[in-house]
Amino acid sequence: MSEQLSKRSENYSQWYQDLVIKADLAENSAVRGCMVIKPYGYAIWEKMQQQLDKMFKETGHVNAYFPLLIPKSFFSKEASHVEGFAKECAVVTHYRLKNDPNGKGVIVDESARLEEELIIRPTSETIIWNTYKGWIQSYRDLPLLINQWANVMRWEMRTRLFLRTSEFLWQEGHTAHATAEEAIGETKQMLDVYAEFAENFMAMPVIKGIKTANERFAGAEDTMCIEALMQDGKALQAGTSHFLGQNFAKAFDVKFTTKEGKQEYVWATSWGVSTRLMGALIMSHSDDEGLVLPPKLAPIQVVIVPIFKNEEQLALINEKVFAIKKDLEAKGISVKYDNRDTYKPGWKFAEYELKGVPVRIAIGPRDVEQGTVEVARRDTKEKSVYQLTDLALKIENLLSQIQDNIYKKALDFRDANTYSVDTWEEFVNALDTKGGFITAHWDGTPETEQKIKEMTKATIRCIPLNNRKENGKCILTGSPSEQKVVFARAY
RNA sequence: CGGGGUGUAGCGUAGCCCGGUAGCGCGCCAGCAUGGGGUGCUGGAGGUCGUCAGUUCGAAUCUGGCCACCCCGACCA
Repeated sequence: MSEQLSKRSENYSQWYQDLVIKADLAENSAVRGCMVIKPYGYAIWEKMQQQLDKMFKETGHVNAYFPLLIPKSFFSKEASHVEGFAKECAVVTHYRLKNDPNGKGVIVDESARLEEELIIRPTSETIIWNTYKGWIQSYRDLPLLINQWANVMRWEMRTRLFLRTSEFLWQEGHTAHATAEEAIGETKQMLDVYAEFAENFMAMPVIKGIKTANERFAGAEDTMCIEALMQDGKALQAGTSHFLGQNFAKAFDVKFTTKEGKQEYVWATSWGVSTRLMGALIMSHSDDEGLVLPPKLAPIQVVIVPIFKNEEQLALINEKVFAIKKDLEAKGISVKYDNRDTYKPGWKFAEYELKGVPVRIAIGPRDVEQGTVEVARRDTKEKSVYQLTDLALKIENLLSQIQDNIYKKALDFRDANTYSVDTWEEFVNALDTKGGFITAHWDGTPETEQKIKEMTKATIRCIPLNNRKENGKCILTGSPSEQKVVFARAY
């Protein structure tokens, strides 16, 4: 194999980068920290988008779009929000360029300085709440359940394709409710939507939980999250759902009249997932041969590769394949027939493995004669010979088996890399030798969490929602604790 | 923003210490053979060596500035 991936064991970061680039998903752009999402990568994102959008609509949400640029003053209205994002904002200061009088291309026209600077959105709470103010007067206007598909920009110091880029694509839901209970219900509902998407579509098991104060979203009362475990033992926050309380309503003065005629601030939520999910998908399932895509998100679910020596053979094979393709497509399976004669079969096999296509069908003269095809699955790399009878049905079942198997594999991996510890020694030992999720008692204070982070680089990923209460002692301070929380080193 | 590293053809790199006509692999183009796991052989095209300056008869190579990217940290979805 000429373009082998660097092995995962050597440097996971490098392996991941190679995989993203070689599988033709994305590349670095000329703009610092930004990425070019290439057609194949974007096709996967589109599959994710479609499914998420469907789930949002099923839960009563609608889409809208708000501006990219946010007046600076909007930002200062919610104190903790501005503090959380101030350090990573791109700022627009001018609105015009001019030719350099010295003939060196174009320069910024200093006379075109904006009176108030504009911030390229790092997230849209402020501009959306400024807008909602005009939309909400009465309890009859509530709830307001809106989602936006957009790009945002955060001037990150260090970037990594898909996992953390300066500009990224995401969806951000922003809802307004009459009561705290309803808003909290929404926060939980959307977390469930994310978890269902991660597990059923991405085949990636996640832990649903609540963030500690240290890890909470800037401006939120509570942040709920789904946390996934990557193959190198590091955790990845895959999605968040925030209960914002009345913080933004108060900051932007969004009040409504209740049935009883009283004026009250509305209750808010926001929730989002991003192209980071692509990173999660890649790092959850891929191997040294390349990407492994779950069938439900694979842009190409089945690739058919003909094996032929001459035009006559190809013509015969074409005829067979067109029928097979039609049957598969009738079942809603996306099929690519790659009958290019400019690449060899072996080359194609390797190429589609790199791209993570779940099922490959190879068909040659021998198969035509015998009424068979060779079917290879990406997840296990098993090859078997199938009779043509009911082929589409068999492939449909196989795809669903692959989906399940990929999930099970990831779940087994997570289970095998989740440790419960009771002492500091065990904790440090587990972190250094094994990685993974580590559950341990914690005294509940931000100071202890911070100290653990400084000492070990491990953070509390979340307090699981389904946690069972058990009394114990904090691994660091020995103070009493009523439950274990999930620690890990994270991306 | 701190520490380290790297910039040579589309990609990956050798050459740099010790200055003297820029090399290799992949990819690309052409031809022939091949075709059930990244084919083989033959021929060919493609480079102001990141950039600016300095030293020198002569700089990819030595010196200095600048720029970009990568890795490790801090920060973060």
